[in-house]
Amino acid sequence: MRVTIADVAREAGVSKTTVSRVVNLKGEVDGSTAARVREVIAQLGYVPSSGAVGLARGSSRTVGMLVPSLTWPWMGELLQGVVDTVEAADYGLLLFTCNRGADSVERFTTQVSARAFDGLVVIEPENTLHRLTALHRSGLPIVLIDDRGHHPDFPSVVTTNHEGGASAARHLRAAGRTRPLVVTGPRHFGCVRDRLAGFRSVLPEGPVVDGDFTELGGRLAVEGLLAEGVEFDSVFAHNDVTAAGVLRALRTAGRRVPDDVAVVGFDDIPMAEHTEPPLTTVRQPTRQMGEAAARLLLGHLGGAPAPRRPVTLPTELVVRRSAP
Amino acid sequence: MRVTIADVAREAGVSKTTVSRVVNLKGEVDGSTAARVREVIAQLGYVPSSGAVGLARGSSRTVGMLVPSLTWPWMGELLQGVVDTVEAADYGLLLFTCNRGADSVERFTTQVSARAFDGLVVIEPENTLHRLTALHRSGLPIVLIDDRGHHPDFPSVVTTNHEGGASAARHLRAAGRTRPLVVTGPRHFGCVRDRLAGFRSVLPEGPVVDGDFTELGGRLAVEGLLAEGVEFDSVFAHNDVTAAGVLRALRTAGRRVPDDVAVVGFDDIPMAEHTEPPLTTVRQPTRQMGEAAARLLLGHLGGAPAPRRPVTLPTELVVRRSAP
DNA sequence: CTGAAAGCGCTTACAG
DNA sequence: CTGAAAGCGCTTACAG
Repeated sequence: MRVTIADVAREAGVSKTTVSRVVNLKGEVDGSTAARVREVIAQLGYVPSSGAVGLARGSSRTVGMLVPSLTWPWMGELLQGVVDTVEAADYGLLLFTCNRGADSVERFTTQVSARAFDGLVVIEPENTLHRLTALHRSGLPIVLIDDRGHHPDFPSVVTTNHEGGASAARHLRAAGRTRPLVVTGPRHFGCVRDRLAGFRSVLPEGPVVDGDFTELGGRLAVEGLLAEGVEFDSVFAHNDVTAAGVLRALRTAGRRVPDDVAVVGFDDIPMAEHTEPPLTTVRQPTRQMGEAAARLLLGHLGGAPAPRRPVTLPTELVVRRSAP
Repeated sequence: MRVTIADVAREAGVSKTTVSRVVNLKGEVDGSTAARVREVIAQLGYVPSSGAVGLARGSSRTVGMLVPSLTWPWMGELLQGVVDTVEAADYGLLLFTCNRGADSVERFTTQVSARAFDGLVVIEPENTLHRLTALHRSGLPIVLIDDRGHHPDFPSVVTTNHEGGASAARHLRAAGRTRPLVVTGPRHFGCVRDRLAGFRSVLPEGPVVDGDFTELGGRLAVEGLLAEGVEFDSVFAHNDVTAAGVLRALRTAGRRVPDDVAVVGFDDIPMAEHTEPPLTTVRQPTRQMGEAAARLLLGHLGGAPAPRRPVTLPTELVVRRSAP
């Protein structure tokens, strides 16, 4: 049978109130009384029921995390950052995904109303910002990890997409490249517009092809341009997966990397080290973004005021052989 | 303010008992009464507090998941399998990691005693089997996803490591390779011993080098053997990350893959498609293993008897260019 | 078919 | 310094 606070109280010859005070270090308790209670607690192996504590206190000491997918290449690092921070603060982490669209968001909203968690870290699933805003207005603390370049009403963590694009361009320009091809991600993502604008601010010339963040997209972009006879001496792909497709298409076409064409990606996912040649890329501080988001949320739950501007973490150019 | 069952009862002019019956579809309730209650529920937006329900019922409708790390390459797929299954059953998923050793396991054990979840899916962190066994004995339903070849007292999900190794060997033999190099993982993992034994049952000859599941390990193994002048016409690496190191070392040494040396990995992580050449590998059904583990646990929570033998999901050889 | 009451395991004014 | 009692929001015998 489960050991309850009543068992401890009886065994120690005190009231439940006193046991509670000892457990929570709240209020004055006589030294010897406290010692006796602690002894009984250890002896019985008493651990307060999180459910009962939550009900009595009106909070669950748990934060929720909502992600569109767990299989995206940078998700593991991000999640690890969140989990580490949350666990260090003795909170639990309730994980939700919404890869089945409206249905799962519905289900999720129910969990919110059920008060299953005190606050939420979210990577925005497409077209959910208005729902999240509604939840936030109704009192749920939310922090957004923004990979799309949105600017919601609630706190968010972003990276320097514009500067990241610019740094890629500066690196290519310094290497003497003048005719870059840009393979973008979906244009309706704010981050894509920022990366492109940053790149263009340094290297305004050269073709642009719309990609879709997939390997195939990168491959088709390069194949198409080569077929048309369009020349370029470098490629800036808006994510690493696309860059992998670019590398493959170039190899198939007999173009040497980096001699004929230098290639730069974005993200620095684990794969980037293992392409041939290894990929020069703009690193997103994914893990740190997760940590920052969790810290922001925990701080807010602890009463700290929410920052009015997005928390911005810098990208970093990682130079490997595809663009030395 | 939060809407409670009392609010609904008052508004509908019935008792809390009746509201509870309507919500949980339990016991007889007059049709028109039920309809009225449902109307009020919808109108007030009532959602039962998960904490209170859990306390009253003695269960949390939440399962825990304990993983050693979230950044391992196949963890995303596995987690997605677990989450999808758990969410579909209307359970919550509480995520724990234990990358800080004993401390985090301690913290985790506390959560168990706090009854924060009803059952546990676990990927075994090193040296924790005895603790898990103790938790299981004390009444916590546990399902192990076993990547190590253990055989615990509680239900587990495994893949066919022996047959996977054998299939790699058959594939190489059919391609006329006779002098394979095997680069293993850590020898104390049961899965490593199984993969090796399976491979050896088909191709008993050739050198074996101990690896450690890292890229560097694979690279060093090949470099060492080439330096010693040991000849081999193929490599079976015990995971894909090691195989990536093998490919790199071979390329550096000027050996062509697959012409001079064919390479087969294990796992089929996302990277395997993107190495040069793309990697032939023994696919672990990671996502399905997650799904199976979650189903097993949910079934057990629902009263189904636990299977006495590990649930075994088959590996599958995925042929790409590194070993056609 | 329906409800009053006890109970789940805690916390927290309030009173002493 | 300590405790009795109410309350958190539910569920579930039990009685009618």
